[in-house]
Amino acid sequence: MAKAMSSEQAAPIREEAAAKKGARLDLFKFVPFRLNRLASEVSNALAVEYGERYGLDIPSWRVLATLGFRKDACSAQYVAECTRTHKSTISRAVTALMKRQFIERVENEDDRREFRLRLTRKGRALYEELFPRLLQREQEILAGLSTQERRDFAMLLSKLEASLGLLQTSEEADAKEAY
Amino acid sequence: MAKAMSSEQAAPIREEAAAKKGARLDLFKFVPFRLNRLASEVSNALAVEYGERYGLDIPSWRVLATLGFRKDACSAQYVAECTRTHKSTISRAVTALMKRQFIERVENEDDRREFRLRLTRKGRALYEELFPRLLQREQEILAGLSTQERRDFAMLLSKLEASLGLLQTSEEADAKEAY
DNA sequence: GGTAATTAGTCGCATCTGCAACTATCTTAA
DNA sequence: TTAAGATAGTTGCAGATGCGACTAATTACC
Repeated sequence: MAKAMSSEQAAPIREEAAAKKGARLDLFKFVPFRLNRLASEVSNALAVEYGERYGLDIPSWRVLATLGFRKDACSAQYVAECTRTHKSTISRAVTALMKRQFIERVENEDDRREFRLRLTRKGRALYEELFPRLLQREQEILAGLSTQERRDFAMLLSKLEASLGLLQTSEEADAKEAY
Repeated sequence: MAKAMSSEQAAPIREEAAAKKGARLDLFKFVPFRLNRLASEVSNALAVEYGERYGLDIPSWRVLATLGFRKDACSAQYVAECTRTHKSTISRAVTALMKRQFIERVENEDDRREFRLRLTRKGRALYEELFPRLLQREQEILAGLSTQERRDFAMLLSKLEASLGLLQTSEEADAKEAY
């Protein structure tokens, strides 16, 4: 916890003022780096489930998760916004999932540019089989935190998401879709 | 905060037990997804600094940050372990940074397989110019959190890192390098 | 002392993904 | 009605990155 302090860091008025002559940046304490590393490690841990077991990549899993969570069909555009994934990436994932018959799509009669996506019976079965495993992995990853700490962590993530404009809850998304 | 509950989730004994028949997984509450999204958003915010301004990518910045933080030269292998980046990625970043004369390398006489990397004068200047900007960006990203919340967040990250075996502090790394 | 196993670093290959251009469709407004 | 602009989705392209094979050098072990 305590770190060997350089004289510049010994008595900073505020963290922000610590960037003095000769100061440095410790990657291990740099939040962006830590987030990146943590996210990629967590992704790798999960990829064992959906990747090795079921041959899915992250974009495919995101499509699956979005369709599995929602009751009604939705557009690829919606999935893209929702998961903050580029529409071309979603497009390719949709193509792959259709090829494997996990999802199907029907033309929207009201707007023939877009398609309504939904899980097939096979896709629903995959989702039902997959998501409990992933929730369990999530629990394993969070195993080092107490119940209260998990709540705190979720709350802090929410705050960061909010200040980065990432806060789109499933309800907001629903509202947007339903208009 | 409150979510439209399906009957299955109305009275779960514990979170872990919530994966019942008909239960679902809300991506927006799924920590791995949130971490991924947050990390990529934060990366994009930082890339404005080192990317657009200085033409660096993440691996290059990691090499720069590692060499800038340490007093003495170190090997590419060390940088790779330290930053948890694949050695081929580091190798390419090193090549690029050498081409632009931000770093230099000398053969290690004791082990002629490896090179000791260090910043050139020009590289040091870049580092000195860059890292305060990045620390400031970090502060902007954390602006939504109070001082106490930032401490809590850092602590929670540490715990997660520890339980994922990511906990390699700069001190440990030093010790390993120095042997 | 010599052979096998290990390690640092490089590179080709395959994959992934963001960007931007493109088609088709819809909307707006003159 | 028609033309201009916006939007859904697809695709070619290029850059980034992980993997694994490879070289060269070192260490371990018999």
